[in-house]
Amino acid sequence: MEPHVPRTARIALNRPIRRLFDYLLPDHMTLQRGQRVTVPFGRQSATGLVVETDAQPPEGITLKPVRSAAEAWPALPPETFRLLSWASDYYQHPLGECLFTALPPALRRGRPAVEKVEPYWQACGDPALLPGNAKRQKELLAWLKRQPGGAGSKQIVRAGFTQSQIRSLQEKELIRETTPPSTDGATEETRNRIPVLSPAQQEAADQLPSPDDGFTTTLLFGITGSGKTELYLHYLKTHLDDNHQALVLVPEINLTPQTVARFQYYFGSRIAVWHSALKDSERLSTWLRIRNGEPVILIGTRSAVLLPFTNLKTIVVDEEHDSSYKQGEGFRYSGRDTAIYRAHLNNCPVILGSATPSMESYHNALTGKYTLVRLEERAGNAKLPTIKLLDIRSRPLEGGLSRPAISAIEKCLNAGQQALVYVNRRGFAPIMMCFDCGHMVECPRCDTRLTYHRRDRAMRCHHCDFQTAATDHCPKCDSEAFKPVGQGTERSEDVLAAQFPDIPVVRVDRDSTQRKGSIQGILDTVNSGSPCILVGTQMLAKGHDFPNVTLVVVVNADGGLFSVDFRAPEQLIQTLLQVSGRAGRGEKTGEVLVQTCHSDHPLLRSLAVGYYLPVADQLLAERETGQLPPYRAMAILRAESDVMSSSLKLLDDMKSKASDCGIESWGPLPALIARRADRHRAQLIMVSNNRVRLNRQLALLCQDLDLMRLPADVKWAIDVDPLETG
DNA sequence: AGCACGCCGACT
DNA sequence: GTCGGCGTGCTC
Repeated sequence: MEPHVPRTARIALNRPIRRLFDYLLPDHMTLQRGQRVTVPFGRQSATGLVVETDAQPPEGITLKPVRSAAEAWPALPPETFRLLSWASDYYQHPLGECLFTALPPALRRGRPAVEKVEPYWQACGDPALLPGNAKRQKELLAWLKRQPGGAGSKQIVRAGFTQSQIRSLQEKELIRETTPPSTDGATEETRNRIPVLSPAQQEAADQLPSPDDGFTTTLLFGITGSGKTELYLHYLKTHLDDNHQALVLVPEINLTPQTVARFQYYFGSRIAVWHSALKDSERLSTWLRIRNGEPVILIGTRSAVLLPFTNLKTIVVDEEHDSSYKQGEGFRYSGRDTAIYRAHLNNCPVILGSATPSMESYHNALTGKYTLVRLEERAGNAKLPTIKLLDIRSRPLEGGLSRPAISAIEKCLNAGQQALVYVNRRGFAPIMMCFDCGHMVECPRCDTRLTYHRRDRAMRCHHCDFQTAATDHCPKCDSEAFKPVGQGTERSEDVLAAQFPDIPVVRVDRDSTQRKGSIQGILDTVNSGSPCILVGTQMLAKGHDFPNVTLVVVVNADGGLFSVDFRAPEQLIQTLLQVSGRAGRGEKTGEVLVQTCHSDHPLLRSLAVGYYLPVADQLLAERETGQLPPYRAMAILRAESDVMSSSLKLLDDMKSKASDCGIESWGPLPALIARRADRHRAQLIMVSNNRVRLNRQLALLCQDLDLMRLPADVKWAIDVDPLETG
């Protein structure tokens, strides 16, 4: 007799633990990888995902049985599962948490994988059958008869009827539940629509890969205003079959109703969206459409790359250089890089688009790993703006603006056009300083100064949630010579409003757009086309089309020139070019004025020529000299605790471990902002010219760290391919 | 992450 | 004498 071998399943749970748990399979239960199950865990019950079956369970542990399978099919299909396993390994994040980020919240919580469909009603009886006193029911029945194809419950309630009236009519069988009319009609209409390309766009389109070529990565370098979106649309129109799925990744800020409408114009109901503002029910519904293999073209932000596609044939990553593709905490994955790996798994093309490609992608294009396609002509008649450096050394400034800048704004407004003023800080002024005793107001919990917000007379920390009331006098010596120093959006807004009293000045930053829909109001003002001044931060630099903006003023470009972060110059140039790209998108040529104290800086000099790639070459050369990414792989081990010494101690220990394994490391050093919300932060930068070896050593490092008995207040995290090294 | 168990301070 | 503070340890 064969000894009876019990069947088991290895389960991942949504917990921050780098371990899996084995369970017995009850008789007749079969499970496959990716399936959702309910299991007992400690004295609670948890939702888990099957990782493998019949693995050798650890010895000396009595296994508990799986309670039930949530559904008979794997919530995570094989390719999605492989993608997440890869990401868990590559980014050194626990598999369970990685797998669960790919589930909508409802499924994470163990809810059934079915949509709550709203009942749809159709009239089917004679109102005369109702008793005379059932007046509202009669009215509802009559109303419903007038609705072609019936109406949904929500719609009925909105029309002024109640759920109980619906229920009564249903009991009397005067109305019956029906299926909502299908919306597929729109698809037919959109079938023959195809974007018309300019000759330059057509030339670029011809160089894009064919899906028949299998996995290829293409870097589409298209300058601002060259019409990359048209190209994506054209590509999808010409290369995607009716039954295929496609993914278009965009930064959060670019996912506007206008963008979606543009895609819908060409693809109708095939378009679905995925972003942070979706309700849980909408998430579940879209997730299910994708999981069911519907031929969806999904436009989404970072996490959309983890959706359970089963027939994915094309991936587009728009603005591939954008830092929002990298998750900054927890599961620190890059949406762009994960998209490339996914294309590899699917043997399908991926197109990375940008006017200012990342050094990583550009380097890959230069070495032939990616195909480089250039689109260096603006769509329509638009010309590239001219960029001028405006040296402001020893020039009087008003609200940060020099005389020539103000004159340029005046000239622009007088010509009936709009101006955009880019300030890289929100609030009124980044520092409040006493000119008698030199005191500056600092955050009590961070190593930073508080920013003065004049609108609500508050001093705020931009690194934690601390705020306090602003004072007129120095809080230390009570002097009245207590003044704001430096530039913020509020201050520029005030100065410009005083300077141009008859012109609307619109501020766009996190503070002014917090209210829902307020950004739409701002865009409406701008789109009206009449003269106005836009003042704002990063938010203005991305995505939006302002056809009547012909002048861009950059208040201060010097922040990124001398930063300790090796990516700062790249980010500065990208932001400057992106914000420059807002100028002159219509018929009129645009002008960009960059205020700086370093007009002879080589980086700014080459930027002023207006072409990105030569600057990128220059930046790449610096990266090569410093043996920095993309020439070497990088990961950061960060630690934080209640005292700096414990953070540094942990990293010191890890540094020697890393060096034993032949991994070079820099540091440990306190973080640029060493104390944040009363936590003392430090970091160890690890580099290697062998990505695979670095990955292997990181895995060992994590194992060690897991086994170490650390003081309770010490926390650590690994960031692979970090964007921020401050 | 949860949720237990555990060993020290202010209350009926 | 207990109720409860959150430190540390475990979950198949």
